[in-house]
Amino acid sequence: MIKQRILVTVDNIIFTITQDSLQILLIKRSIEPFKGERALPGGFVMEDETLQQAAYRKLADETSVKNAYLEQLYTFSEVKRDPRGRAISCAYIALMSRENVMIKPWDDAEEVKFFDVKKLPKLAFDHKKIVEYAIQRLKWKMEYTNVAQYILSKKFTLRQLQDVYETILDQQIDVRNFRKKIEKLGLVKETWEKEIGVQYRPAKLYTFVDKNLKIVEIL
Amino acid sequence: MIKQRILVTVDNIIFTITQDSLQILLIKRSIEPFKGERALPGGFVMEDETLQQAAYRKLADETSVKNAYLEQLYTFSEVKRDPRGRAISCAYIALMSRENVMIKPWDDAEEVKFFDVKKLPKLAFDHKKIVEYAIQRLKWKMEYTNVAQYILSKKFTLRQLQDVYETILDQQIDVRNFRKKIEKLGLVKETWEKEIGVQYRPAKLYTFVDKNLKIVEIL
DNA sequence: CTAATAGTGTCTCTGAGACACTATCTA
DNA sequence: TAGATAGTGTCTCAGAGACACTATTAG
Repeated sequence: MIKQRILVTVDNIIFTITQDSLQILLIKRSIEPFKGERALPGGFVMEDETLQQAAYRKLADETSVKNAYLEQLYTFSEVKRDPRGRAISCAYIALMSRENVMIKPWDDAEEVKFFDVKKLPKLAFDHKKIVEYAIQRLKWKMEYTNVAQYILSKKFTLRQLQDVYETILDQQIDVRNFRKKIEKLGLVKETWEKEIGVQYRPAKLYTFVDKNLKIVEIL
Repeated sequence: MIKQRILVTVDNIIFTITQDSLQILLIKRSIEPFKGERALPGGFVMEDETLQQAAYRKLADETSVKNAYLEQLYTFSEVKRDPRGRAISCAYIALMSRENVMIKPWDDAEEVKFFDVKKLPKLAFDHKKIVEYAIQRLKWKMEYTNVAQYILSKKFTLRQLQDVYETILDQQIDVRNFRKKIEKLGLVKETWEKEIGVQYRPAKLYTFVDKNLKIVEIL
């Protein structure tokens, strides 16, 4: 009765952060269409898994991280977005700390690597649009929730936390005011440890109090 | 090569507002499964239309409104959510002013009507969960954007605007502070008209300045 | 006039922003 | 000690919240 034939895929926008740049993971396509071009890692959804499970499965295919933060972004459905036929893509944002990531080789890609979001190559399909939307959502989440924890290591200095905000929001923040705000929100607590191996006054290490996503106005 | 068989549907959560209650449109299912139960209006996506277009088409099927505000909410994909087989549903939120709505009879439903969100009947499929999520999103949008305009008539009094906020957010707001905030945001402008037909001091009528969705902190 | 709602004045207190300052570490 | 970054004190000003007040209409 229903003759509908629409393929369902997931695509992951995997964010991580380095010194001073926000990065996403891209693969190089080894097959047509868009062979040789960069694209978001993703693939078809299986009939016995949810979209979220498919996104997790794909994430595990490409990286060593299994328990990353994952959030549905948007479902893209332009009729001509895939030249092979009608396909919609549910995009997922993943956040992980760089130290926890180990990139795996992947059967469908010649190369998998992180790119600075400010220096992205040309992307296959409608992935440019997807990435732009993901960055916008990420910025938003940074301002209004405690997602930052998922992109930082367990223990971190307040300076590192501020760097994450400054890098993702792409703006400078006053040190004093940032600390006042973070302290007042009660999102983090001090540990008794300090930074080691630095050639100046070592900073205290902090951890997040609440592991769950919380809505709070940070900036 | 790809043997995937997943059906793609859309469901609309159509919000409107009356005196003092937030309401959504529900149909009564005339066919199995869940025959006789209430459900969100929706249906299968066609191969030559986007999800948004499918949602608009369905909206036009059920109501007389053609240019309502429509926003993708989330794609629900639990494996067992539809007893007929694997189907995912992309849910859309629609907002409309009550005066513009005329409900049409619908071939797949014995009855179509608005229900107070605080007095919802049992819902088919996973629609209860979808509605809850939609209400949460709507509250959020009310606080941080100018969406209120899409659920009000073109011209309105500040009291009516405040009523919309109080009803949706389900909380009282101080009259003075609400007006100060709205004025400062510059979202609305006075017209030279006033309310008519009331038995007390008539209020000035206002309109929204910007027809597009804007992110601003209102409360 | 009264009843009813529209609409305003203003005080307090919190917190954002700016910016100069002090503290503590390594070498 | 110098050099570097961690971390703090404090002033100003905008705005959220509380609440009492005045204005304007119908009848």
